[in-house]
Amino acid sequence: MATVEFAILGLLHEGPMHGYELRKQLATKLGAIRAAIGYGTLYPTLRRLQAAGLITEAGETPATDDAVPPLTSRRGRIVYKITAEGKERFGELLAQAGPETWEDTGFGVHFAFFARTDRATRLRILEGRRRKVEERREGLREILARAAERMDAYTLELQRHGLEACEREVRWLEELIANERSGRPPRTTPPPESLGRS
Amino acid sequence: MATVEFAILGLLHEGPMHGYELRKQLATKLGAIRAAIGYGTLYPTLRRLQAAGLITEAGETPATDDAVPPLTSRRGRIVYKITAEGKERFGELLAQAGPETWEDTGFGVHFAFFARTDRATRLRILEGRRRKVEERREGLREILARAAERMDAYTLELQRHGLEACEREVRWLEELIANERSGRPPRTTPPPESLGRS
DNA sequence: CTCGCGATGTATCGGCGCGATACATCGCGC
DNA sequence: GCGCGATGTATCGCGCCGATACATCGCGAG
Repeated sequence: MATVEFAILGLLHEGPMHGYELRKQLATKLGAIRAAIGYGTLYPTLRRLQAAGLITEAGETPATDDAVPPLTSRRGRIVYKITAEGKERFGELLAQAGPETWEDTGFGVHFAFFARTDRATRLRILEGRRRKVEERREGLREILARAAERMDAYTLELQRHGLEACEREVRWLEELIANERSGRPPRTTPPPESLGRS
Repeated sequence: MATVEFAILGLLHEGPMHGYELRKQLATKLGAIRAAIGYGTLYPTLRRLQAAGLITEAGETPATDDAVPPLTSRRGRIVYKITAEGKERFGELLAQAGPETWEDTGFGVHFAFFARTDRATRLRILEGRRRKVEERREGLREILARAAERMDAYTLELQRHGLEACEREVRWLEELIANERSGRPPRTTPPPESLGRS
């Protein structure tokens, strides 16, 4: 299952939405891991999801809508909602912890829905991801240790930077895993800086 | 021009190679920025480059090869070499500093060939990249400042981690830019740790 | 000695994701 | 009244990816 389909299912799971709104929600929910999903991805995916029977069209805000339908917007907005099969499928996807959940993008998306993932699965995903990043880190160390002489200063610096990023992510994952094991939610005490002045 | 084509051109620029070898070289050169380019990407790209006249096939290690042709390997290895047009094109690509050179992947690949890029271009790319990452950082700060209440702890933590990565990259870029301006190559003094035990 | 297995090596196929592009309407301010 | 930015839906081509299929070579286990 593609990561985008998973994310859409997840958002639609907490209320109907039309494409444009969906895109914005995706941007804020996944802003940290992917640039922003474009319409060239969104609409075909919605089509696919609909064809698979996981979502359906719902005819524009049905209830809780007082008067004035003719002059506020009212255009070709297509509101999608998740179906029963969609919810079931989403549940299955939430529970899985395979190789794709360790991948860069896959991990990010699954992590974004961790609030609805059971703890055992969270731990398996976190550990799988850690393993993956550690392997990557070892690969970089290998290169840096064995091929450093043959490389120019810039290529070298790139590797160094990549290695540092790996090390940092492993530390982050370790912290999350420890938190997870001890039962408490992530980061009760946010780091004081890093939210400071713009 | 796709980033993969650029990278292949760059590697072939310093000597002929066959596909398999090319893949390994790419893995070490770009190991820090992309997983590893698969054959499903490599071979079609080589085809495209050849069709465009930027590379040609060269018939298996021509000279400096003593006896024993029949028993060492000798199979369908296809060695590619860059053409004159290919070199020219690569030079053009090296000199450009457009929006694609600020993108995640594009930036990484261009950075990997900075040793053959003139300083003015290096600076423009570095600054463009910094701007890009700063924008991304501001976006994340915005989200964190305005939508934090609506988000669960995990989504929040993801944003926080992403923001931190942005801040770190900006600092890194700033350092590189300063170095670049003062004329000396990057990182004369590598950080003592981060290469330690496996 | 032979058999299998991992490394070397080339290649294709389906499909996802992306950027560019095109349109249409709404509400706002100039 | 006119343009312009936000809202909104949609498509097309193509780059890139993972899975898969083959074929050969050298080496070590049995």
